[in-house]
Amino acid sequence: MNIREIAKRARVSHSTVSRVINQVETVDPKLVRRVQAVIQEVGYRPNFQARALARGRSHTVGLIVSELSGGNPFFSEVILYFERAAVEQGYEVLISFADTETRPDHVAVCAARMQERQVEGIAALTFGMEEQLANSAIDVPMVYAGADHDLQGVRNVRINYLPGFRDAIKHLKDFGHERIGYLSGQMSWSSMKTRFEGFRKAMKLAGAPFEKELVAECDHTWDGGAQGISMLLNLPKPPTAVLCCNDVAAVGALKTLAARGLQAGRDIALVGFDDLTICRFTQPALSTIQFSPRELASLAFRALLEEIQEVQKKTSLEYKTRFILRESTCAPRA
Amino acid sequence: MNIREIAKRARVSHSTVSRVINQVETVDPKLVRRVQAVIQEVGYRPNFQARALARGRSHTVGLIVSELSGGNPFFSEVILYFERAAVEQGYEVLISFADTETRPDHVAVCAARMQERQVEGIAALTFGMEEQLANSAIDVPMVYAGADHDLQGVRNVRINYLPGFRDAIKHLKDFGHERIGYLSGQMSWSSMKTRFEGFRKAMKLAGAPFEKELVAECDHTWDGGAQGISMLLNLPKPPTAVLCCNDVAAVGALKTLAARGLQAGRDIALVGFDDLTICRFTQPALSTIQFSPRELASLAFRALLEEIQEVQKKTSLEYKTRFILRESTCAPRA
DNA sequence: TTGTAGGCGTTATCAG
DNA sequence: CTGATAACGCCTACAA
Repeated sequence: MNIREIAKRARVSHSTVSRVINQVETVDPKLVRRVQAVIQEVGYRPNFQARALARGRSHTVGLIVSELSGGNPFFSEVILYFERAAVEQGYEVLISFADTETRPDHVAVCAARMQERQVEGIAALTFGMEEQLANSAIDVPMVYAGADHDLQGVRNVRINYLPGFRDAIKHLKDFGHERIGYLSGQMSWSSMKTRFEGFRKAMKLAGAPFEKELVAECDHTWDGGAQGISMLLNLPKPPTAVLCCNDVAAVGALKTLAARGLQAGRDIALVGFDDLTICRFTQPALSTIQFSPRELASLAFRALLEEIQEVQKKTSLEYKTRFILRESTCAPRA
Repeated sequence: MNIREIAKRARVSHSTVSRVINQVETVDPKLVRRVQAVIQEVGYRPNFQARALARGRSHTVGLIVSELSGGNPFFSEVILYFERAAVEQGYEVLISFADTETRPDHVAVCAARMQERQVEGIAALTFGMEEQLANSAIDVPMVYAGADHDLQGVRNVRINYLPGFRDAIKHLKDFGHERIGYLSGQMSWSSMKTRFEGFRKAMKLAGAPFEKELVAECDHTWDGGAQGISMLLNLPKPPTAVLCCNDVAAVGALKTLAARGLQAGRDIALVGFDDLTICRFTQPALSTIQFSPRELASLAFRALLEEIQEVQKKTSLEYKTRFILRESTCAPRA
């Protein structure tokens, strides 16, 4: 069923049908009704692809996120809110999961696939794993989040790690902690490196001494966190407080602590990162540094839209983390 | 940059370029090289929309999942594995989150949008919230999962709840439990109704008496689980074991238990549903009934592909749940 | 206000 | 084996 068939049945030309569909005002109301009746009757829906082709606009944007096989809930929320924002503005979303772990060039492959689909813009929310994209010839607007250096021609949602880390560390220092450890993800992930740098910077600003042995580099996964905290606990002088690179790792750490008969918020202070919903439901509830997927997704989409529409006055793109106090911190223990 | 431009630069006709792109064997190797050189040089990529239009095939499928604002990790995994399966077969995926909670017709809206995009098929993995689709005029192959009654013309990944519930209940009865409760999601969600029915059936088969008061109907969310278990605990004679409609609710329940100084696996037996990664990291680790998003997604995509390709011999579509024993169960306590 | 003709970028059918 | 030519379904001047 196409526009010409409708035209035939409504005894008008197909351009008139086109006008009715596109709500052009100058059509005789009588014809409008006649055409709409036919459209209703046959349940006609315009072919989006043909329309996109003719108009030269696909009304589709691409979203690339990191594939995390373990199922990190963070990205599911990013996707949800990005999609919602897009649909609100009449855009459809093409999603790709970039396997950044085992195939560093996969991001570029995904982006290329999207370009073939004529997306009008791409948001690569892979937090630093988008370097590959810099070289690949993408000629649509792009938005990154948390890229470590500003790249030419792409907008970057800057992530200000400082407020969150600063307040978390202040909170711990107020408790009297001197040995503050950090459970990092692999530094090869640039998001992990950036978070770690945020931590170091905040430590320095707080006048807290940085001790290299108190940093454990593991996977930013449930299991990684479980292993990482072990490394820290096995130190001759283990830290009395630990900040984690994300909540998932922190939850893993909680597990190990429990297995050792320790409890966060009593025997050791533990702070996560992300503020996933689950933080409220761990035992004890996990204090964390908020990094809202929802805000991030909205921010990224808005920026992308501005690029696409070539809006001049662009909104400032900074996401500020903040510390969320719950129950997993405490004073250092003798 | 289009096929004609390439043709001009390679001094061939655009049909030849098309043949090269589509790897038609009968093209003079000399021309192939010439054309490919130009393609390389200008970084040309074919326009997918135009191609879809000309071929009459979009190579795109739709995936509709339930929007769960809290960020249920289950769906993120469904999306991930569905997308992966699709890309492997050369399909792109259009994703919609259906707001089944507040807008019952939203599923149909999503499906309609997808149809305009010429998807070749739609998988609606909303577990029973797809009734609205039955009426709406979708004329592409559809696949459901866990629809409660088989609908005409759509394939349904049947979910066999019995093995999981059966073994869980057997396990509990072996421990000596007589009062087995159930923490349900809202029965208006047909998936929740179906799970509940699976539970009842398994109870009956196990010869366990069904007591209505031991069933709490709440939200299948973290908070819902936290509240629901309270209702059960407040009963004059509370259950000694509780099965939950999903892991997220079970984790919520764990929180309430902890707040009351109770511990699953010691004071009460608790069993979840889904087998999210987090089950291994709760304290205690959550015994659960496995309902793998990965398998489900693959199964659904395979079925969709069979419909699209009109394959005759169709694979059987049944997903069998199974009980996973961890640490959250125990003998009933006096 | 309406209809005709041409084009969007590709594939597909035919002669040559 | 190659190259015109006509689709695919829609939009949009331009002409009537």
